[in-house]
Amino acid sequence: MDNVWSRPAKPSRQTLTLDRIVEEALALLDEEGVTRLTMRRLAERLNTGSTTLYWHVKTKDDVLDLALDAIFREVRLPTPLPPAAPNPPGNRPLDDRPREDVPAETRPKGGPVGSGPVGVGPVDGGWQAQVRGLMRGWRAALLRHPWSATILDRPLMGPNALERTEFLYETLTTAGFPAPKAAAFSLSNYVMGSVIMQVTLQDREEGDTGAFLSERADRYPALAEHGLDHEWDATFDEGLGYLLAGMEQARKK
Amino acid sequence: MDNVWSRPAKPSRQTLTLDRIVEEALALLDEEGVTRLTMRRLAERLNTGSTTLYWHVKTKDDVLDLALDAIFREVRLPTPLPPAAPNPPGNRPLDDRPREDVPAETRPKGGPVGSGPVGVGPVDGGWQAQVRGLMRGWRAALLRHPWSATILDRPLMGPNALERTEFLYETLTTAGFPAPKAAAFSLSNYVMGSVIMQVTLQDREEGDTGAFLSERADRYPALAEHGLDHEWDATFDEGLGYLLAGMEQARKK
DNA sequence: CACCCACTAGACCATCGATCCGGTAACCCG
DNA sequence: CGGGTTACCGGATCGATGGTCTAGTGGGTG
Repeated sequence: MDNVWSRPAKPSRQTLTLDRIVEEALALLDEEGVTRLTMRRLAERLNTGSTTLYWHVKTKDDVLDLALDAIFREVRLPTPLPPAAPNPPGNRPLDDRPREDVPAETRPKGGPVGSGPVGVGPVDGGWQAQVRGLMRGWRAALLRHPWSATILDRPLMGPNALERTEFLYETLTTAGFPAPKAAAFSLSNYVMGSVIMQVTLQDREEGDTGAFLSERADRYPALAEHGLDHEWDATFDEGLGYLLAGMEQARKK
Repeated sequence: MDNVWSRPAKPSRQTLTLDRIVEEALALLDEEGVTRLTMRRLAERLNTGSTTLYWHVKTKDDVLDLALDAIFREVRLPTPLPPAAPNPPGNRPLDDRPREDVPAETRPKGGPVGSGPVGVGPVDGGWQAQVRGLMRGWRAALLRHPWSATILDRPLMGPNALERTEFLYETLTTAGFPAPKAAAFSLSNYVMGSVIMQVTLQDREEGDTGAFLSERADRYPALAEHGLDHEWDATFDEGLGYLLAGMEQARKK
């Protein structure tokens, strides 16, 4: 494996840092989307040449990996893990202060997204509530940066993502799952899939897919009847409920 | 919305057809992966110029959309729907003869993939078995073409994909779900997410991510202990079981 | 004061998706 | 039968991209 996380970070002396690059990449992605992120444009925003970026970063994919992991920093853990060894630059794991100042709505273009349950704070009341809180926050963070959906096909091996996955494993183990692998896997799959599907479907103009399906109502009657314009938040919660209920059932045995 | 499916198909007179383009694109993707699919290379394999392709297709994304939908043709429906109106060229919905001749293992590079439950034939025994069969076949088809994982962030609006989604809706409705939207949504999410995650994680060399996590066992003890090298098929089935159990529980009420 | 190393950047390369523009062969209509 | 329209093909080319080569520059250290 060869990615940003496994390579040792080169020390920086000042001026342009990895942190600034990632920060600006995030801004660029949020404002213009993933297709408009080019090394030249990113360099321009940083008042430097594109070549310079390659001193701090090996490939463009590194930038994307770093930006993607930075998203996970916004996901607050119900009960934070004790901090451990220092981290590579540009990816300190979870700010000291809660990121409550991050606006819940930073969607550049389309309609409201993730307008419902945003990453919640500490939660008590059983493992289901904890997991639900984490998954909601996870989803909300990704939806706040819709470009992430295009990028979720790469390994989530950054410190921030790993820390949250670790927390998920711990929670499930504590809850009594002897082998939490399948459970954690299912939950991650569900969140990723739902984000991708939602972004995909609502990125086109509203009602467009509806019209598309209505024209083909003869061939796809059930689809045309129910439509694809979900109430996203409620639907997500409902499906998550199915998953959690099934897990609880298996846990009791 | 502007994609291949909504534009009227131009009639072809012979020689190079959309079907041949899609067929060759599929072969190219299977052999060399998504990054090596370029219009020039595709044209070369078809003994033509890259420009010619643009007469049959508007953009490269069209080729990808068509190829992705072609995958779904391999997913056999437990009980086929009655055929309806004619379809746009290059995407006849489901061959007449079952595609049993498609090799279950067409993986170009890495280790075995989707080696377990392949798309099964007709299934009786309740809605759960039907849905499970459909989802297994869905997953197996995508895993047979790992490049699809990179592309799943685009709308699945092709006739083959729609037909299968329609079938899912019908099955759920028949099973007694008054509003099958959330259920169908959850199932699709789960399959897509699991495919993406599996392809992502096993595309790197085996054990590599394991070593990566082992080195950081102090910070991520639970992750390092359970590892990420899943027994993919079993894990998928287990998670699917959770989902189905939760859905059944909600259905009974 | 000399040197070195972190850091910057202009020019450049191969390649890509897509288009311009000039063809050619089959078919339709008078 | 013959002129023209339509369906189709492709070489050359455009603008943009990711990434490298090479030549610097400036501050800190010995």
